[in-house]
Amino acid sequence: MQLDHVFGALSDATRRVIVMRLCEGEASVGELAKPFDMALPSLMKHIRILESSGLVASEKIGRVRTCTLKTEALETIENWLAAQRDLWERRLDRLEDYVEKLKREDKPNARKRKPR
Amino acid sequence: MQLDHVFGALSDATRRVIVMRLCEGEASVGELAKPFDMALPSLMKHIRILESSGLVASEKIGRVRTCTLKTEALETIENWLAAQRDLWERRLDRLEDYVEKLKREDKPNARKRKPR
DNA sequence: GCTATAGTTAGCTATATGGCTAACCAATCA
DNA sequence: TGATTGGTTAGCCATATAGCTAACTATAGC
Repeated sequence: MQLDHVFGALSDATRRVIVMRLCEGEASVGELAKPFDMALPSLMKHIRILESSGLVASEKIGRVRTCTLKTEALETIENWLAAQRDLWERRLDRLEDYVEKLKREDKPNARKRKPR
Repeated sequence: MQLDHVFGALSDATRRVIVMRLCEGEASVGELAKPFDMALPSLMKHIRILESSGLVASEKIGRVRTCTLKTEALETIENWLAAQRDLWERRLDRLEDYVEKLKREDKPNARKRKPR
């Protein structure tokens, strides 16, 4: 699944900064590199990782490679998160957790079946 | 920042399944392990990673370790995503305004590269 | 045509991740 | 008490990341 790669790509601060920059609009590799005290090849690796995760696309024109953000990838994980939130909120709504806790506090050594 | 670790923790399918499971309520290590064809120690590593990322907390009572989801960690990255979305949408708005302006000014040669 | 600019390729290192087995506690249960 | 259950520790291995330098290619500018 590509969720792996999108989350993986975002697990690095450098790459998150790049993504943030690209939110503002496209940029060349050199431009993206400026904020960092890092050798170009290292930065290029990050860009490749961002590309292979689907978060960034790039096109080389002349000697300049221009990168753009692909917001769909971010939306993919927004959706995943929303799904989880849905699950846990639904659970909280049912309040079963609370009830379980009460039971536990009542008879601390009681072994019991799980909710659901 | 711990964003690194939260995104990192979620970049693995096994750990995402664990998180999904915990959205439904707490669970023991053994319970979490069931869906996987994986040695326990391997699974424990995942749990540790989830813990050190702040996504999961656990407590050992008797010989059973019970894990719970810490939704704040998920909210942290929801927030980060929301911030990025804000940036890029604001930019698209500006772009739209600009295009509108061009139209109003009736510039027939206003060929621009497309947004995105 | 020469030079500076913008990336790229190749190859090295160190650390982290993801998986395994084997052996080892420590609570329960019979 | 002794066996079973539920985790844990300790190592081993393979692969992936994150960084570097050095050297190379290819366009743009003068």
